[in-house]
Amino acid sequence: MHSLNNLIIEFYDKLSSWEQSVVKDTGYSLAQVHTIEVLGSHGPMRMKELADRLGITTGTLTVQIEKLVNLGLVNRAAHEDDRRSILVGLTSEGTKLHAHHNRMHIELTKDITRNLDQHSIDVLKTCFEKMNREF
Amino acid sequence: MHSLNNLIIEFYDKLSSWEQSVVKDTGYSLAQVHTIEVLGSHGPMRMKELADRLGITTGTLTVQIEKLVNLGLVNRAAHEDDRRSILVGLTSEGTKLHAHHNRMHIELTKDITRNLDQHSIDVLKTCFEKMNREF
DNA sequence: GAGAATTATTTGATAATCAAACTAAGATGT
DNA sequence: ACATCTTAGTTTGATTATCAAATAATTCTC
Repeated sequence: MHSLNNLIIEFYDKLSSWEQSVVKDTGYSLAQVHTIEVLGSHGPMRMKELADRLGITTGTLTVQIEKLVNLGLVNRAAHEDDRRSILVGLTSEGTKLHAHHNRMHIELTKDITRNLDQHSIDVLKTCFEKMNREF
Repeated sequence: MHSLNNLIIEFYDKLSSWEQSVVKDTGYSLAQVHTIEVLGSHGPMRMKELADRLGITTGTLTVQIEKLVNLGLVNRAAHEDDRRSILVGLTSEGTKLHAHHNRMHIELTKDITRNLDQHSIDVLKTCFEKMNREF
C-alpha cells in the first residue's frame, strides 16, 4: 500500500510539473489555463459551479473571468431560468486554446504509456475508473 | 487513448481537490504543506533544489522558508562542502506534520483502491512505475 | 407575501509570485 | 595564481491570486 501511495504521489507531482511547464509556454497563468480546461471539457456553466470546480471563491473568480473576457477567451451569457446567474463559456478563441492544450495532454498520455501492453492499459483504465468513483 | 487521457485528468483533478481540502484543515497554506511534503519525503536539501522541485524561484522560496522557520517547522543548517549553500530540513514539529499528512495520503490510497483485486493492484503499480519513468 | 437562502460582484487586506539587482563563494581556463 | 565566469541565496519592487465580508439582486420556502 505504501509503495502504491508513493507511486501515486510521484505521478501527481510529475504531472504537476509537466502542466506548469506547458502552461508557461502559452503565456497565460496556471489559473487561467485551468479555467479554460474546465470550461472546455464540461461546457458553459455558472460562476458558482465553476468556482467550486476550481476550488476558489466566487469573488476570486469574478476578477479572473473579467480578465479572460478582456483577453477574448471567455464570454458571459444570461442564464435562462435564473436571473441571478450568468453562464460563462469559451469563445472560439478560447476553444482553440483548449483544443491545443488538450492535444498536448493526449500527446503526454501517449508518451508515458509507450511501454505498456494492451492488457495493462485495459487494467489501468478500469483501475482509474474505479478509483475516480471512490473519491 | 482519449478515454485514458480523460481518466488521468479526472484522477488528477480529484486528487487536487482532496489535497486542497485536507490542507485547509491544517491551517497552513497549500504552498507551505507542499514544501513540508517535499522535505519530508526527500530529506534536507539546498534551496535551489527545493525551489526546482516546487517549481518556484529561489527568491520566492527564501520568503517561504523564512515563514516556515518562524513557525518552527523548518530549520536551516550550513552546507558542509559549499559555503554558498544552506540545507533546509524539517524540525521535529515539521516531521510530525509531515507524518500526519502522509497518513492521510495512505488512508486515501487505501480508500480509493478498496474495490481493486490483487492482480489489478499489481498491474497498476507496474503501470505507475513505467509511466513515472517516462516523464 | 415575509423571511431565509442563493448568486454574483465589489472592496480591502494579505499572501504568493516573479524578474532583476546584489552579495558571496565556487569553478574554470590560461 | 588570478581574472573571469558561473552558481547559490537574498533582497527589493511590482504584479497577481486569493480570501472574507459586505452588498445587491433574485429565488426559494413556508
